[in-house]
Order: sequence, then structure tokens, then C-alpha cells
Amino acid sequence: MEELDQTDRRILRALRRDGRLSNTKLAEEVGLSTTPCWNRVRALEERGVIEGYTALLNQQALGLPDTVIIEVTLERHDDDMLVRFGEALAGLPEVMEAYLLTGEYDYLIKVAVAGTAGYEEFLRRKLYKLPGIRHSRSTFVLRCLKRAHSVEP
Amino acid sequence: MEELDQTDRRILRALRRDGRLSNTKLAEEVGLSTTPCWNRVRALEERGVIEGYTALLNQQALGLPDTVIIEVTLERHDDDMLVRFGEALAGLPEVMEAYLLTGEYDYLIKVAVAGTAGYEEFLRRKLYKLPGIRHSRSTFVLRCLKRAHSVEP
DNA sequence: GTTGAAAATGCTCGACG
DNA sequence: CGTCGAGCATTTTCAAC
Repeated sequence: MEELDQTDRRILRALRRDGRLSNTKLAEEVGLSTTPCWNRVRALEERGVIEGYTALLNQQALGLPDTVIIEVTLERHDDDMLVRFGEALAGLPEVMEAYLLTGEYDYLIKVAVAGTAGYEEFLRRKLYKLPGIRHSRSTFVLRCLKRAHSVEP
Repeated sequence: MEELDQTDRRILRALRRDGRLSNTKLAEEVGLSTTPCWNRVRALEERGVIEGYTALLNQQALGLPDTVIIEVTLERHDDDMLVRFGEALAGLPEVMEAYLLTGEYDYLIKVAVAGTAGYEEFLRRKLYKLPGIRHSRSTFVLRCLKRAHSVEP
């Protein structure tokens, strides 16, 4: 995989800040003319450096103002179990992020809910319906201090 | 704050999937003509439902393929300490997310690093330079199962 | 909310340092 | 590799309905 030069990184920074920048404005911002700028953007997309573009939506406005971190361990750890459980987690719309981990717990998930009532409902109606959970541990988020949607170029 | 009707939600879903959709294509997709579609999008932006647009960048391509979850507790918990520590965390470029928590640990942060070497360097050069840490606990992410950048409309 | 047309913008491609 | 410039397509914008 090829290296990213300083110009590529400036393009990425600009598009991370505003994913809707037109090629014209982007070129101006990074100090290039439109043609090479457009070629670079297309190359970055095709190489998978840019995975896509998305609108950032406000959780609160969508009725799910609270965030809970839930760590989960399974009863068994055969391949089949891990795959099925992971897929089931990813399928739940309340689950915003889900990771398979090293260490004490098998999974860490970040869930959007509406208060403790929404949290309880999620546990009972969704998470605890999944088979194979040995133990889970929940932590409410009091405040979000930072939430970047990509690593900084 | 006003409610979101089904059309608003369809607009949000489309823009979450592709943040660069033109108003024309968006209108077509949600079954509206361009004018009311554009009015709705602008209203959603002004109400803060849409917080912005961003390009999604590949961590691996940027040289930070690994993710570590670090939980931190502080020695003291006065207001000043909490605020300063939170700001310091948010300022570190490796830190992708940072939350103030209830429960056993005060903070949870998600950090992008390059392998164990990058992780050690982050700890020694960045995190452990911050004053006031009593204890921390790190967990490597083996695999990302889901990573939504906004809650589902 | 719809339609349609004018105006502006941005994209794409050539030739050329 | 980069710039410049012009034709072409889209899109935005703003009427009237």
C-alpha cells in the first residue's frame, strides 16, 4: 500500500471536517488545481483510504440521548458461538459499536438508549434474549468528551 | 423540539448511508420533489439534528490499525481535576473517543495505535504524562463487529 | 408539495508548462 | 506531475401553480 503524502493528508483532513466539500473548494483549500485534486480523491476512495461519507446525526434529537457501555462474557468460546453472537450484536439497531476483545470480557458494546427505562428494555428485550451470555457489566456514560468518527490524518 | 416524521427519517437514513447525496438524488430517493426536500434538509441542519458531514477514513491506511480500550480512574475527583483531565484526553490525536463514566472507572477512552509498540509509546509519552491517574486498565480490540457513526434513524 | 425554467456551480476533458 | 481553460452536465434556486 502506497504512502500518503502531505497533500493527501490535507485532503483527508479537509474531508473529515466537511465531507460535502466540492472538489473546487477542496482543491482551493489544499492549494491544488481541480484536476489533480480530483484524481487524488478518487484514488483515495479506490484504495479504500476513504471508506465513505456520512451525515452525523444528533442522538438526542433521535430520541436516544443516553449511552451505555456494556461488557459481555460468554459461557463458551467456540468459533461458532463467537461468530453468531457477534452477528446478533451487530444486528441490533441500538448497538452503535461492538468489539471482540482480549482480556476479562469477550465483547464491549456501546448502546444508545432513552434513560434507564430504555436501558432496561434493551437488556430484557434484546440483549438477554441472545443465548450464551455468562455475565455482563454495564456502565452509563455521564458525558461524552470526544467522539471522532475517523482517526486523525 | 419538533418531532421527526417518516419523511425526515428517510432523509436521515439516506444521508447517513451516503453523506454526499445531491439534493436531486436525495429527493428522488425519498419520494419528494427537490424544493421540499431541500427545505427539510436545511431545517434538519439548523435544528441540529444533522450535526455535520464527514468522510470515513480507514484506520489501517493511516498507519494506526489497532484499537485499544483504556479505562482510567483518577486520584481525586474535584471538579477542576475532572474538567482538566477530560480536556487533556480530548486533545490527544490518538484518542478517538473519550467518555466520563459512572461506576468503577472514571473514564473510558478508545485509542488508535500501531501495534503493541505504538500502544506502549502512547502510554508512556501521552497518557502517563497526564497528572492525577490512579489506575488504568487496557484491553486490545481483536475485531470490530460494528461501528456506526450515528444512531439509526 | 409540485412543476419547470433560469442561473450558477461544478465536473471532465482537452492542450500545455 | 502539475496548471489552465472551455464545453458539458448537474444542481441549485426561484418563480408560479
